Amino acid sequence: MSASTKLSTAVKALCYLANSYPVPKTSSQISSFIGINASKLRKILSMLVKNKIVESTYGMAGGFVIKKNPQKLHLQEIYCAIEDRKAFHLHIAKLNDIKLTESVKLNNYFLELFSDIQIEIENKMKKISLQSILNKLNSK
Amino acid sequence: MSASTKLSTAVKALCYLANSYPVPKTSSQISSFIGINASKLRKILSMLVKNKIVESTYGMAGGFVIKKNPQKLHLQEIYCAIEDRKAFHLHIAKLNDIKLTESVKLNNYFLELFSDIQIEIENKMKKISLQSILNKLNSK
DNA sequence: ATAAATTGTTACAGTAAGTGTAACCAATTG
DNA sequence: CAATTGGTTACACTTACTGTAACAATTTAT
Repeated sequence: MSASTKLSTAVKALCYLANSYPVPKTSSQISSFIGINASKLRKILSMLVKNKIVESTYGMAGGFVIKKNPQKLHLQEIYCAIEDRKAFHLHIAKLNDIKLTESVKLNNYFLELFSDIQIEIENKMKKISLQSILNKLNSK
Repeated sequence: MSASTKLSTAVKALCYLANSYPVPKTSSQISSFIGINASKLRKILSMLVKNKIVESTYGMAGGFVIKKNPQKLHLQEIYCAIEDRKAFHLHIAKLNDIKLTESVKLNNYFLELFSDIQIEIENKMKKISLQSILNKLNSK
């Protein structure tokens, strides 16, 4: 599952949870709404739980409840919660031969460039709150 | 091969060709410098040929020569030449059920967002010329 | 207590995608 | 015609992804 797919899935789940707040929803309910396997969704939700964005309760009448205020919750926080690897995985070719110093310099150049791009992407995501997404959904 | 790996490989090849201009270099020479398979490199170079960034000549004493002035050649142009798919492949989950209108709206939302991000990345790449990269390599 | 419901995690078979290499075709030159 | 080189295709190998199920952990209802 790509980083962007995971992010959109997480946001869909959070929107669903925000609209049904404070009633807990099970992974089955959320997954059938989104159209994704319940087990897979639980993996994503468990990471949101670890980062205290949602809360989970076991047993009957259990499920997931959104914990963080949608106005204070931003895309970048959601993204970081579900993704260990950095941003959108920009890779450069690994070197076969260390002696190729010019190639090494170019590798470093691209590492810096892609790092800059990742920072810009994250900055963009920091400016988008879950609440603003909810508003757009309801307005249209 | 990821988009970013392809881009860095193409730039490495172009730097090599720029430094040896106007002497043609074979795919073997370039690939051994970069540390990549010659056949794979030819695939990338052939796309640069189609986009008239480099020129190729067959037969003995043939090879590749950079055609476009490094000062007028930008990363975005190189990127578009070697990649059909748009930018850095930001995907969102496909929907299983068309009835889920809220999910549809969210999908559209992310399509727009990722499209914005892609445009920003391309704008950033437009500002970087091959010549500026060559200068950085020689200065350090 | 026992059973049922639910989250959290692991396992696994099946599939898809990526990799590296070789082989072949096309074009040019001597 | 033979040698060289770019351009393309094919293929086996590996790796990664996918979807599903299964199981353990935890809570609640009866």
